[in-house]
Amino acid sequence: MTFSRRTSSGYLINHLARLFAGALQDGIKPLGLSTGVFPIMVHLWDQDGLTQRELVDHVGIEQATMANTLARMERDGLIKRRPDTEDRRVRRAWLTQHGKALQDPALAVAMAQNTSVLAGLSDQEQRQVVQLISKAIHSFESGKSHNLEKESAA
Amino acid sequence: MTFSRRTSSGYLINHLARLFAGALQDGIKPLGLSTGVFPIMVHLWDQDGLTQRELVDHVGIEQATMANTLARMERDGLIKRRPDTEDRRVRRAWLTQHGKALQDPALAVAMAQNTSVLAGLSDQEQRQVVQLISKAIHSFESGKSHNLEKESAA
DNA sequence: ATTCCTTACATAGCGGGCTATACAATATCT
DNA sequence: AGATATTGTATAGCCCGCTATGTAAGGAAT
Repeated sequence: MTFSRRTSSGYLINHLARLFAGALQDGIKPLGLSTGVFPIMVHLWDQDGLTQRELVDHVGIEQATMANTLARMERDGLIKRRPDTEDRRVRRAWLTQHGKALQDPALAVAMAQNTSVLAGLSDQEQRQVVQLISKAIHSFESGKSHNLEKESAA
Repeated sequence: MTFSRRTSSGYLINHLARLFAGALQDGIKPLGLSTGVFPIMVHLWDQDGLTQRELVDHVGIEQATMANTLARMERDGLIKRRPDTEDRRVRRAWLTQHGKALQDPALAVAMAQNTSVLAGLSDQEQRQVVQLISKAIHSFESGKSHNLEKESAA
């Protein structure tokens, strides 16, 4: 049983993910955006004024990572955080005018870079790989959530 | 033109890569290994005493990343670096006894974790997704290498 | 032999992911 | 009301990727 980077699914996925990240970074860096920031912007463009908790739930990174990334985003003038009027623990993230203005160019370049990475695949192959990856993600994550029978025993 | 994390190939690849990394980390952390170290160990198990340059070429990360990772590996007792006898710039990386002993358990657990992430896919689907990802990587990287016509103009 | 280029490695500094932990505000329970 | 649990956010510290830059050794050219 040989373990080769050519056949290891983990190796390959990781490699391709780095290619995607690099391409996205190349595309959006001129706009002052980065790969960690981008998915958060996507959600704020869709709905402004979200809480950190809501962003964590949607984007799927850990809360600590989100806190750091939001701090950089505020430092860089993409968002402004203001406390919630009802719950003083909550700081909602609001896009600045500059942040809003990036939506169209950023989405355009991101989609272009996305397609460029998969350009070597036919349309059908692209649909296939996206579908297979989605399936893998969903089945793995739903399988993991079944293993939460630890807190009942205590 | 909607940009959704559900249909963005970059989003999905990145997500799946993080699932793989998390699973691998869970599996090999008890052995004292980590995701950055693992591919280097794989190559040293195959051929001991490689130079940093050789490892960089094989593993596909940047030289600076390799230098840092090798330093951690030496700190943690996985490898010992000794200068090359002929070229005093070169420091070859040699596995310690402990590093060698990890080969079998580490490879076993890594393969198990790898398959667990894709367990929701049929055997045929798994072969498909691996093949499609390989194709995407190779076509993208060969396409990029054509764009090196900048240094001739200077 | 000196100069210059290239190669091998290290370091600095940052982004972005993680876990673990702290802390304040809110909610809940008695 | 007071004690306790939960929730929202922040911080510390680490791994691991990157670019840019420094440095020492080797090789080439004159």
